[in-house]
Amino acid sequence: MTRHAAPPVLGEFEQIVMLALLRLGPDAYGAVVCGEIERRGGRGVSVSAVHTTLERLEQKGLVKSRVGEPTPQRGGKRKRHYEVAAFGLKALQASYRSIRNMADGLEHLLGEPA
Amino acid sequence: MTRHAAPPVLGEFEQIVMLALLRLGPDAYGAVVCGEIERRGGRGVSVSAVHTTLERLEQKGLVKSRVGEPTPQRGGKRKRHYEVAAFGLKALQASYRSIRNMADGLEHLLGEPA
DNA sequence: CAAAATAAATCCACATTGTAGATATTAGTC
DNA sequence: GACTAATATCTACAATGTGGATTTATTTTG
Repeated sequence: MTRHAAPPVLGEFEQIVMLALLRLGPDAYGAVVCGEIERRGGRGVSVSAVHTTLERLEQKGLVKSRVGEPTPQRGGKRKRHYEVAAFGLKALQASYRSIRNMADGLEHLLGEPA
Repeated sequence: MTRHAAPPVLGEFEQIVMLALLRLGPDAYGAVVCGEIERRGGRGVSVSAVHTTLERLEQKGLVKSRVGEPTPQRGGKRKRHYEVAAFGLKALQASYRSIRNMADGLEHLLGEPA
């Protein structure tokens, strides 16, 4: 049984970006991730912030990317599509569980849906 | 109607520390917060990390502190007790809501309790 | 009461993450 | 080929994360 490194603790924004990737599916890329965060997360961010974070996540093996084919929609550089890697999902699960655990029983204070 | 500054976006660890404060009640202090995080959050941290974070949170007006009276339990410096301030709760709610929102519908992937 | 022991906070330094403006690249349009 | 648009990459700096070393205040012990 191979030794697995413990998944790294994710920063707040890293988590948000990864969650966006999960919701957007395998063709997500910078601009779209940015938009999703603004809509869902109710929080403005620059595209470059997203890009930087995606790059760093990739370096850590938490997401993987591929360059897309040119699309006929008014020019532009090729997209780089990002997807959550298995290891990344592990990390996300761990971080999410951790927060949920800490928040457990405090729903009334945090104003949760139900 | 007074202008209210938007509550700042909290970092991951900041959130965890604030959640710990909420669960521990008004007499929480460094060491105890640390312990709570290790137990609940399933994650080791040094006391100094907690202290630093608490100080910074206080500077931003998100928590408030007071120095306790000496207690008769084998010496030691006086505790500094921390509590979540109203503004801090706002910030925490916002950050938490944001993440929840992004995670909404992904429960099956994140391995949530129910 | 001085010295030792203990509990806690504070200081300091550095690594990682957050964030965005400026710049470069690639592709379509006229 | 010049122009415009979409996107990524580069660069730089601010904020957060993290822990070791040091200091401070207290009790206990000799």
